[in-house]
Amino acid sequence: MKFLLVEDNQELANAVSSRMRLDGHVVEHAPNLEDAAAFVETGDFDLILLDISLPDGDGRTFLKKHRASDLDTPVIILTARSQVSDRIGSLDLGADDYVTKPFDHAELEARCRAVMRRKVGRPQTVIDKGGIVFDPVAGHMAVHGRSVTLRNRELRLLELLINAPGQVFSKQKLADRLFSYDDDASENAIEVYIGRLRKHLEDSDLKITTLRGLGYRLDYDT
Amino acid sequence: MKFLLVEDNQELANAVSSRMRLDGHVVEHAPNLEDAAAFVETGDFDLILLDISLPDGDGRTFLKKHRASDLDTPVIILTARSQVSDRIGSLDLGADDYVTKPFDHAELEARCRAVMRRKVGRPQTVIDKGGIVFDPVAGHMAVHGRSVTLRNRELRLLELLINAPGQVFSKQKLADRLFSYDDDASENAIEVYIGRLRKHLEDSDLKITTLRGLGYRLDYDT
DNA sequence: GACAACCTGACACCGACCTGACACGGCCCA
DNA sequence: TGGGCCGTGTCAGGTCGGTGTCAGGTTGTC
Repeated sequence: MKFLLVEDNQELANAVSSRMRLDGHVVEHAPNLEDAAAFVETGDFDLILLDISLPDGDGRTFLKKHRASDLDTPVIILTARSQVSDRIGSLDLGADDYVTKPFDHAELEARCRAVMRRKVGRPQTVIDKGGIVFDPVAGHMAVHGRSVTLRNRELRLLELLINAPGQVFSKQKLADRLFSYDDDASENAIEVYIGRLRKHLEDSDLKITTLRGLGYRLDYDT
Repeated sequence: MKFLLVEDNQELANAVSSRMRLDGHVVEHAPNLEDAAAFVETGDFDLILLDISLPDGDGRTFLKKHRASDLDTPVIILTARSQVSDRIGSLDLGADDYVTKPFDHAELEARCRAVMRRKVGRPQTVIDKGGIVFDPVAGHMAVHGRSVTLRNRELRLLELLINAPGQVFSKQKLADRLFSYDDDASENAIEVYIGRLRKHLEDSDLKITTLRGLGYRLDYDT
């Protein structure tokens, strides 16, 4: 597979591309939009990894142009920002998925595989399982048709859990993914958010199980 | 397996490496970045355990160089508890996992196994043998379809035994793995846990055999 | 038969976890 | 600028379950 990585942070770019190469992929690296455009013209890529904030513009304008020119290469957005608002729009513009930094590589790889698997279809980030419909991009959830608006933190917590149902997440791990560098919250904060999220999921078939001393796990309750 | 341990705290290094050697691994110890670099040049390692704060620099610069030189040896970061930013940054730089100090050895071993498993490209954490399905990642087990939730200690004990069926573990060895240094439990605790685990395995084809004076062994009772 | 090793039901302790209440700060609007 | 609203994280008090110990019984070995 041939990937195009559009990312201005050199360190991160090296890390990602060396990792991808290990999997046998070919990776081209463009540090800005201009180079990215040049690459796209010349090469035929199977997947594009696109940073949003780039030195010479917004990744989304690139995405828009790309889609307008009728190219169907799948695009995964890399965004540093955790706020939902930043994601809105990118999927409408034709991105196939997004990953928020910091991400771990296992996750990125998984997303890449997933996107390429469903290469034919259109974006499919809305999850409809266990009696709930969850749209992480819109920050919206419906439990058996009843609409529920999640707040930012709850949303991201649910997103983490629902993307790996059945897997145990330690509080430590959840905290790392939920909070950014500078603000370190106590582990109690996680407990609180789990509690709040549980309340939202009350009438659904999703259940968050506590494994004492281990962490939390999302289960489908049927 | 051949490990490189980069860690300046001599005590910790000794503890870790002696533990690893018990499992039959070869461990080389580098107390600083310079030695580590020398080791990497000469030897071919299966896994690197890397401390972040070292006398002659930051472990991450080492990691960065390492990745830049296109080496695919898995790296697990050892980091002090408080520094969230350290951990996250290192994942971006291409670390495969991190463990926060103080860690217990059972956890470190589990992480090592997981990382190496992932590396080999065999995401097979689920063990399906002898009438049971055991998923250490989900903290879950099923005996002939009947679901059983294991507690923390039971889980780790089973994980130890099931990864080396037919091998005899002395009570001392099991205690070393299950408990960390500071909390020393009596050997009777092991007997209790063996008993509890046996109860869980009752209907399966797995059996824990007692070898009087020697220890315990997990057998497939086909 | 004596002794040690092991098993097991019962139990008390402690810490992980839950939760309602609250304080703080950012944001919007007047 | 000030006030109200909302999202967020902390805290304290309470609950509860995992955990290790103990005592008494059982099994194996010399």
